[in-house]
Amino acid sequence: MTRMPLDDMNCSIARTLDVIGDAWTPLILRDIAIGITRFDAIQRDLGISRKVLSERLGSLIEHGVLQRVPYQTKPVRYDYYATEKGADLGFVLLAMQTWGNRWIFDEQGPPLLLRHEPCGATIEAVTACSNCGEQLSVGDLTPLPGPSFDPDSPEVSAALERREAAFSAARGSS
Amino acid sequence: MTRMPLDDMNCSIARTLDVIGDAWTPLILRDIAIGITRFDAIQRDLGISRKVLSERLGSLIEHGVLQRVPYQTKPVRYDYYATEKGADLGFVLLAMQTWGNRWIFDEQGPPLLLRHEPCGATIEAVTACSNCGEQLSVGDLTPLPGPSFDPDSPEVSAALERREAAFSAARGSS
DNA sequence: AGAGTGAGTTCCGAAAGGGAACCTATACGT
DNA sequence: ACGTATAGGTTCCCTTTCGGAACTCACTCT
Repeated sequence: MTRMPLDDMNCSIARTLDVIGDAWTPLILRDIAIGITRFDAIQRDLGISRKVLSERLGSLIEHGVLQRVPYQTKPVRYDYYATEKGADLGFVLLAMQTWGNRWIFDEQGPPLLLRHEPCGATIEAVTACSNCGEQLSVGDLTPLPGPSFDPDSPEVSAALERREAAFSAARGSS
Repeated sequence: MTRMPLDDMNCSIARTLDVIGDAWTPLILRDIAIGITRFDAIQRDLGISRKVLSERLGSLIEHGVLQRVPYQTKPVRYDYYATEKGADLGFVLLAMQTWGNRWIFDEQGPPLLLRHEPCGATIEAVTACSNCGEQLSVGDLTPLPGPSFDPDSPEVSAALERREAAFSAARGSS
C-alpha cells in the first residue's frame, strides 16, 4: 500500500506532516527562505536528486505553500517563492533550528545566527503564551479536546482523562 | 545507497531532521507527550506498523530523545518517556500544531486546545524575540554566518550576500 | 556549429515502508 | 492443565519510494 494517509487524521500535527513530513521538504523550504529560489541552485545546495526535488516542489505548490514565478521567458525559467501559508511554516523551521542549535551545535556554536531587524540584535526564537506573554515550558501545557476533537481514539481520550485527573488532584491538594 | 546522510550537514535544521525527519517520528513524540507511552498503545493509536514503530523508538533512544522505563518486571514491560532533549522537541511539535490549527483546521476549529496552567487560559503558542520580546515575523529575520558557518556552499553564501546587500540598500535609502 | 545553462523527465537498482504472522513471557478463567 | 488474553517485539514478503545517472528540450553565447 502507498504511504499511510495522514491527510485524514484528526490532528493538526499529522496534517502539517502531510505537507512537510519528510527529510527534504523542510530543507527545500529553508533554502527558499534563505533566498535560494531556483531549481538547480536548490539541487546543488542540498545534493537532493532532481527527481525528488521536482516531486517535492510540485507537492508544495499543490498544497499552496509555494508559488512558481517566472523570472524570464524564452525559455521560461522560474523562481520558487513561499506563499503566506508557506512563509508561516518558517516558525516550524525556526523551532527546528533552535533545537539543533541547542542540542547539536551547542559547543561549536550555531552555523547560522539570526538578526532581528526591528531591534537589531542577534537573537534566538522563544515560544511564548499568547495570553500572558510568559515564555512557555512544555510541561505547563495541558491538551484539551477542541471544537473538532474526534473521540474515536480511545488512547487519546484515555490519556487526556489521566492528565485532567492528575491536574485536578494537584490543584486539590495544593 | 542508504538514505542521504543529513547528520554531517552543517545546518541545525538538517541535523534536527536527522532525528525527526520523517512522517512518523513527530507523531510518536506527540503521543508520548500527550501521555500515550506504551508500544501497543502508540501502535493502535497511530496505526503505524509494528516494525517501523520498533525501529523509530530504537532510533529515538539512540539519539537520546527517549528513554525506556520499566513499569513492571515479570515480564518486563516499558513506558517510553521523553528526556529533556526530547521534551525540548515539544516546541517543534507546538509550531507544527499551531500551523495546522491556522491553515488546515481554521474553519472547523482545532482538534486539540492547549491550556497554559500558570495563567489558566486556553492559548496559542507565539514565537517571540529573545532580546526585545516582541512577537517575531519571519520576514524580520536576517540569517548571518555563525561560529560554525561553513562557506563551502556557494549557494548559501551567495544568498546571504544578496540579503545583506538588499538590507544595506534599504537602510541607506531610508 | 558546438558548448553551456536551466529545468525537468525517465529508467534502473537499492532501500524503506506496510501488513500479517510468529515468538516469548506471564496472568487469568474454568 | 488448557486455552485465551496482554504486552512487546521480530521476521518475512511484497510494494512503494529514493538516489543517481542519463537524457530531453529550449534557448544563449562564442
